[in-house]
Amino acid sequence: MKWDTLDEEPCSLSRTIAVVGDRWTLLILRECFLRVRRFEGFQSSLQITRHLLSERLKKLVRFGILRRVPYSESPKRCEYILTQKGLDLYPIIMAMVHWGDTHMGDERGRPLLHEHKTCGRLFDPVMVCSECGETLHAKQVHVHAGPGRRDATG
Amino acid sequence: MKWDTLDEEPCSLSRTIAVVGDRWTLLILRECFLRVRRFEGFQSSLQITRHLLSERLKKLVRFGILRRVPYSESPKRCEYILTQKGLDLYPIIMAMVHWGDTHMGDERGRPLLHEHKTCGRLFDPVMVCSECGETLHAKQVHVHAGPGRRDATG
DNA sequence: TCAATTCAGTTCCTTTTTCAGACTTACTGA
DNA sequence: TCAGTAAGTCTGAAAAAGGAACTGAATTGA
Repeated sequence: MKWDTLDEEPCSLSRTIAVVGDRWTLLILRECFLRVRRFEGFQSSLQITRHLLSERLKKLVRFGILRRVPYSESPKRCEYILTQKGLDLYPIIMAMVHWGDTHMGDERGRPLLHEHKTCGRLFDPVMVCSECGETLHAKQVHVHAGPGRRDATG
Repeated sequence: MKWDTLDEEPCSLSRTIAVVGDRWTLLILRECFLRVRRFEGFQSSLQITRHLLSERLKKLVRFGILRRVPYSESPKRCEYILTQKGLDLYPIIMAMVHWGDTHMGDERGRPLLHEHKTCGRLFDPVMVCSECGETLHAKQVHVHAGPGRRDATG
């Protein structure tokens, strides 16, 4: 497997993994969704080495997940803001949080609770079928090769 | 950050990352959902080194994602089968696939199409609120500290 | 019966990443 | 002028991943 061309594989999961498939990137995105925007902010809340943080932020900008927006001209300072492409990663993060809540919890209870402003209630994220609205389960899904691949896995 | 105790952090995302937060693990899980069960099967379809595959499978078994089930007594041979805990990872994989379909596609079209056996149609996974059923967007969600944490991030 | 093959790993050595922490550059404010 | 802040870069050591051959138990096939 060549990690540097993973984003060209005929598999949408591989392409996503090319972008967010490492620990630090996912944790950086968590901070983004918690409204952290600045280098020092990420660094101090994650205790990531500055070297890796710098590299990961560059990668996220390169892939169009974050936008580098100046907030001061002198000295030059920038914030990292989620683009729409980045905001669309929310279901991935929420699916992971929900799985953690369900299967990796301890006696202390959930670390975070999520409130849906639209309906005002505390909720869990649920994945449903876009066509019939029913909750999705792995065993009820059948996979077909699409136009982007008429042979392998993915 | 100490990766070896990530599963004890007061953050459900960290705990999930502790289990599935690396590239190979996610790709191995993709194969599991595509009905691959055996060592050689994973190895040949992923081109992962046998060493890493062995280690990752052990980790997935240790965390209760896969079960090691003998299918031959002599010679001793085992298959790796998803547990319910493992099957519950499906929304994470599907969320990643969907994001890849949406944002990392190329001119060839989607690599895979998904059919919901229950309704018989090709679908996309959609994440909704468990309480009101509306589609979730990052900006409509407010986060509160839960019992498992009355201070930090996650 | 004896060589070749299969499967599920393990071992060994090299290359690549990551880590920890100091250093740099460009300012600001006292 | 001196301390502090923000956003990085650099360096050397440690950890993880990659590549490929080896093991062991059994099976096939000539």
